[in-house]
Amino acid sequence: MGPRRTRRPTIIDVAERAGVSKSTAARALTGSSNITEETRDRVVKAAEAVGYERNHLAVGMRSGRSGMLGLVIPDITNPFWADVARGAQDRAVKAGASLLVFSSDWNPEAEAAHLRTLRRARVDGAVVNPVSDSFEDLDRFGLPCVFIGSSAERFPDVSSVGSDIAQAVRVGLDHLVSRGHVTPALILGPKSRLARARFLRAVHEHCVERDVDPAVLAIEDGEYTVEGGREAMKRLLAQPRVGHLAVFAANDMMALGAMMAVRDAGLDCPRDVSILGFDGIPSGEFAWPGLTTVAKPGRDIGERAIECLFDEIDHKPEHRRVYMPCRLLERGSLADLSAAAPKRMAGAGRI
Amino acid sequence: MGPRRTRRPTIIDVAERAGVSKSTAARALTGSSNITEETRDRVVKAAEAVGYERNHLAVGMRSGRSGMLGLVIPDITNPFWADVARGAQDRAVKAGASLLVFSSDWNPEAEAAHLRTLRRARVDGAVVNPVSDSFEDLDRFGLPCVFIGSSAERFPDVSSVGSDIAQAVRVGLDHLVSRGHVTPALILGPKSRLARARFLRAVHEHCVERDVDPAVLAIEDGEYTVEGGREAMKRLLAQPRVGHLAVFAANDMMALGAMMAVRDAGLDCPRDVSILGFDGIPSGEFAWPGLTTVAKPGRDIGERAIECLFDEIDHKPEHRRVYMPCRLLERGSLADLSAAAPKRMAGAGRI
DNA sequence: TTGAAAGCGCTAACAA
DNA sequence: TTGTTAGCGCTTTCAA
Repeated sequence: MGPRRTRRPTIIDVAERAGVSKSTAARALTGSSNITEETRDRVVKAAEAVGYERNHLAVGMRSGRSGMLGLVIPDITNPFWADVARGAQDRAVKAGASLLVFSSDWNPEAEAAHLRTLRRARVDGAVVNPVSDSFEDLDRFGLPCVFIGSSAERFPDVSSVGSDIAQAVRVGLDHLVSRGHVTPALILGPKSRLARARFLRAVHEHCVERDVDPAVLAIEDGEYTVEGGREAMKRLLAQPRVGHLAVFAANDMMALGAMMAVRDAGLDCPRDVSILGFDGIPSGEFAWPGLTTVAKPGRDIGERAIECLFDEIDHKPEHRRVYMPCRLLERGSLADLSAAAPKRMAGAGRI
Repeated sequence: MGPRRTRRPTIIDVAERAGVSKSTAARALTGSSNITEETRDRVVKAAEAVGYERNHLAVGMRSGRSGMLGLVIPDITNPFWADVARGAQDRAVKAGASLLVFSSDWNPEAEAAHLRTLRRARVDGAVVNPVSDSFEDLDRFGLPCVFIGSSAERFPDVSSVGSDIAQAVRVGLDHLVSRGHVTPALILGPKSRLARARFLRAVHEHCVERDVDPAVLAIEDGEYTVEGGREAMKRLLAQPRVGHLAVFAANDMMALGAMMAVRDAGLDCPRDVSILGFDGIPSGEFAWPGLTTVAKPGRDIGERAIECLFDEIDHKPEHRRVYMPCRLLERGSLADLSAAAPKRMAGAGRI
């Protein structure tokens, strides 16, 4: 690029050209009301003529509002978080703000460093998926802040936005039941994770409502990875069972891994095994069969988080805890047993 | 977050506490050499004590360097671009800079708007995947700038970083040949796209080297989407052929679509049809079979682009055109015909 | 080695 | 309605 490194025009250049004072020019350009239509015109024309462009650094310095927002997520490469970032981005742009994006890699130190950078950059606020356990780093942030995700529950006095796990689990289980899978096995994340507990609690509540003893559900744990799901499914398949096996995995990657394990065992999905995922990552679309899943509204979450952040910045802390609904994506990994066994009632589990 | 909205400490607070002047404090904190070890110590301690944090807005204003960089890509939700963004991010963070990320959605107007925003934000420079045809908007940017991608070729005097298409095609074709597929069919993008021409040229060169007449290669066009690939493959399958069909698709999405078409036709990949993709998107890993592909080094490209940008900013325009090598990801969508027909020579195409 | 003072570009309070 | 003035927090001459 041939960067024409000539000095960039300031408001003074505009003022001079329009034959008014600095402040009048500023008023005209910021859309203040105390100004003649005629002078405004003249100033605007002058601004265009010299190619004036407001210096946001200076504005931020004077007004205390930099017009920049921070976003700290685990990894922009992860499709869910990319979705969140996209939503946040669009919402910020819509409001004329810019987004500083950072990936923490689930590393509390990186997170702390990024928050420090954001503070120095004088962002007006930040949306964060907190990985740090300690309130320390996060409290120290000292700026308007909105959290994303389930781990945000550990911080009761920070606004947060996340997916509605309870609703998601209900949608998933309802769908499974409608296909005739009344007592699916579960593939869950490690016991240490908060998300696991929330998922499991929702399952239990749903079971109780349907008069199913949660204890009959087979459960296997694993890391939230393809390999974790594969191993868990292998163990599940090793258990004695009668007929069709249905599995609800707490995460699409695990579900995809489970699918591999089914193939490894010489079985067929969905003929022999039905698999339901949770997340809605695009990869699920291209698996064979396509992975039916409960999709988290990543983009909406990002958008909503930015909206909450604006409220936070404007001292309007109305909604402090937002749970966004998830929706079912039917893509073919579930067998339909409902026709084969019509009106099958709860309790007649097949595992 | 309980934002302790007390005034944030400035360098004056530090100076007072350390019993020195503003400028001495500044010198101590910026690592200037003209200062006693003892005073520096005192200032640093004072800074820590009051919790001082440099105001980058003010620094940027004074020094003309905001420490911020812009990144304008088509869509952060697209795995390749997310990869690029991640690389750029990491490299920027490593240098103590922050990244303002924007998605243009392949929309020239959005792109122009984002560039304007970046200029107002006083970023030190930007990495852009240009979608605008006209040099207008981009030239107008007037800041240090590095382009990413093949379309960057339209702008000869701007530094650019991209993948080495010629090398990628060579790697892909070599691999196909090593598996016994000497004259693969091609699924390419629309004729209007520059990338198509580059891809095709590379194929031709490779063919000539191997003494194969490029005219024998079957070619189908389509949009760079799953549906585009599916339709193209359908047409390919409708053509009369003998034996195994091998296809090199110019894009993973198309390759995935092609895979679907193979399944739709009741055929099996890789038994009846071999498919090679180009991009390396994660979805290819979970397709069945896994999609063998030539992967673009998205992360490296992002990293490298930021490095070039730094050079550009520092007026060190050394490398103006960087092509990063791609590598083959073998994941199972290619049949191995080399054993069945050992030492088969070029020209004995099977299409 | 340190301090005083100017000024980056802008906005906001106060005068006119 | 417009102009004048005083900074926002920092770096950077220029003197001391």
